[in-house]
Amino acid sequence: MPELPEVEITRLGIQAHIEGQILEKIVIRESRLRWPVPSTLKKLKNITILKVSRRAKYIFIITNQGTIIIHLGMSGRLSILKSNVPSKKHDHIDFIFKNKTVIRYTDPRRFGAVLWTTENPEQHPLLAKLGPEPLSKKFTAKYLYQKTQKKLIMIKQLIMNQEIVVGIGNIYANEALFTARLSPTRKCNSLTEVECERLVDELQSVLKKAIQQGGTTLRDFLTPEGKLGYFVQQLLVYGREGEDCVQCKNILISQRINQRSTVYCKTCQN
DNA sequence: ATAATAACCTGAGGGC
DNA sequence: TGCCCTCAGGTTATTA
Repeated sequence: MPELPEVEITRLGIQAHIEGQILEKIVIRESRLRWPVPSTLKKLKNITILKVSRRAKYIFIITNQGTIIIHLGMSGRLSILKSNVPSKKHDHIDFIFKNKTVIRYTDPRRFGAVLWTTENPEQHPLLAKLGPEPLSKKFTAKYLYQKTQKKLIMIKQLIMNQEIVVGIGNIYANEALFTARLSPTRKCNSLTEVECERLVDELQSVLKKAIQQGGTTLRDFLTPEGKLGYFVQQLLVYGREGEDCVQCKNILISQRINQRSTVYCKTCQN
């Protein structure tokens, strides 16, 4: 599961294969995802893919008849198959194209979603309240500072809140807080504008780097090409509990914040 | 309104 | 080998 970079990589990966192509049919083997997969999808035949875009961690497959909205949840993935590869466990949905390309949706935990709308997908109830894109010019230090001033929660929780800013999940929240030298436990309303600026800069930097490198890869992440995406992005804190801080060599500590494991350096992050 | 907790799922890994 | 526990990239629904 993907955080914003992995979703963006996925979007880019399928875009080249399906834009302008004709989607012959959709085969649904398991419709019990986060929400039931709409049965409308089964009735669609020979529709044209106009564009593949993204908002937050949602992928939009925009067609001439409406938009397919895909969220990968924690364990979802899309792969591109060139022919009729037999389906395995957890291969829930196949998007079958006239040119024999198949986009396959796989999701062991079924926290993901595949939806359909004929309206503007950004107006969909699930997406309507999303915050700004982190790499857009709307996400500024001033904006973040203004949001922090009203909140009593810890800063890590704030930046993972998709209504404040989208796309940041547990890995990149940990990483950006480290490089911004901010403790994840800091109360939002204690942050200065300068600190918010550091955080915005570091969030943008880590996301951009991850997109460039093809996304941080976890053990079950496949690229849309169907290949293992082993770009081992250098994670500085996430998953390094008990190891040495790369900066000061003290031991990185772990603490649960908002039910999510949080790793940081007590010396470098204040 | 805000914040903490539960819930939705499967699979992997560790301890016994 | 198996059972029980904890943990995993996310987000919504419920409770306080």
